[in-house]
Amino acid sequence: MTAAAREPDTDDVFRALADPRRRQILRLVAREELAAGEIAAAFDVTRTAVSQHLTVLRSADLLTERRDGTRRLYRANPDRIAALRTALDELWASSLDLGRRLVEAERDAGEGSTR
Amino acid sequence: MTAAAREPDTDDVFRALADPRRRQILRLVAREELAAGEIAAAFDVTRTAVSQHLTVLRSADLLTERRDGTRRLYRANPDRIAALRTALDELWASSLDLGRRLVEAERDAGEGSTR
DNA sequence: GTCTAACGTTAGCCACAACTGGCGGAAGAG
DNA sequence: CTCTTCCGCCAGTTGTGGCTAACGTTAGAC
Repeated sequence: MTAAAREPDTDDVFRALADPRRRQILRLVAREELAAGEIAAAFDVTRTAVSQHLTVLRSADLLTERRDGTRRLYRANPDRIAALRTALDELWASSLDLGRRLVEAERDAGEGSTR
Repeated sequence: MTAAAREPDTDDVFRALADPRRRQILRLVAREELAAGEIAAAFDVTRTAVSQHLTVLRSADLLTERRDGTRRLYRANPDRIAALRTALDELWASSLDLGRRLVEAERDAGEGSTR
């Protein structure tokens, strides 16, 4: 059975961050709001491509959008990064305390794990 | 060929973690070594597919491989996760701790922002 | 009203990533 | 030696993500 733990939130964030361009965009708007056009100007791909990246980032809730006339200002949402760090810890949840894990490794003889 | 001519950079790690299946694999071997076959048994894809996932994870240095006869035992490499957290911090370098960032946001008028 | 600027959206193309199936090599059992 | 198990590698197919180009929409200037 592959019901698999559903984690759309985490998955979206991971996938969004998997692209180098998107990470760069995120860096651009980490500290200041930038308009879509300004962001696009930082790359040599078309404005459309950047717009799609922005959509992906926004879907993952990594960006906040603010409209100012015809312009749309974007800014990174740090809360999401914090959430991602939590997700990383959860990924490692089975052995959160690393020190203990290493000790366990030394004497990995006894294990009562169910799978 | 020089040993380890390939140093897994941030991109590799992000891309490797972008796939839900790979994350699940990582969780499986977080605390105990598992053979490739055992890992494959946990999914309903073919053994080959899992083997390829393992290769990707190993390329990102997220796994360590140990051979025992015909079997190959895999285990997660926690150091890489730690490195990833560092990368996240760098991504967020301009506003590392949330508390301070929020305060900053409150008074972001102090910045050169003209709005 | 018209015109322009700044965006997002859609359709289609192309490259890559994930999958399946078949093959071959290495280690242990007989 | 043969036979089996365990596993990675290769070839081929399918699905998906990122790209461009053309179009639609909104807001402001005239």
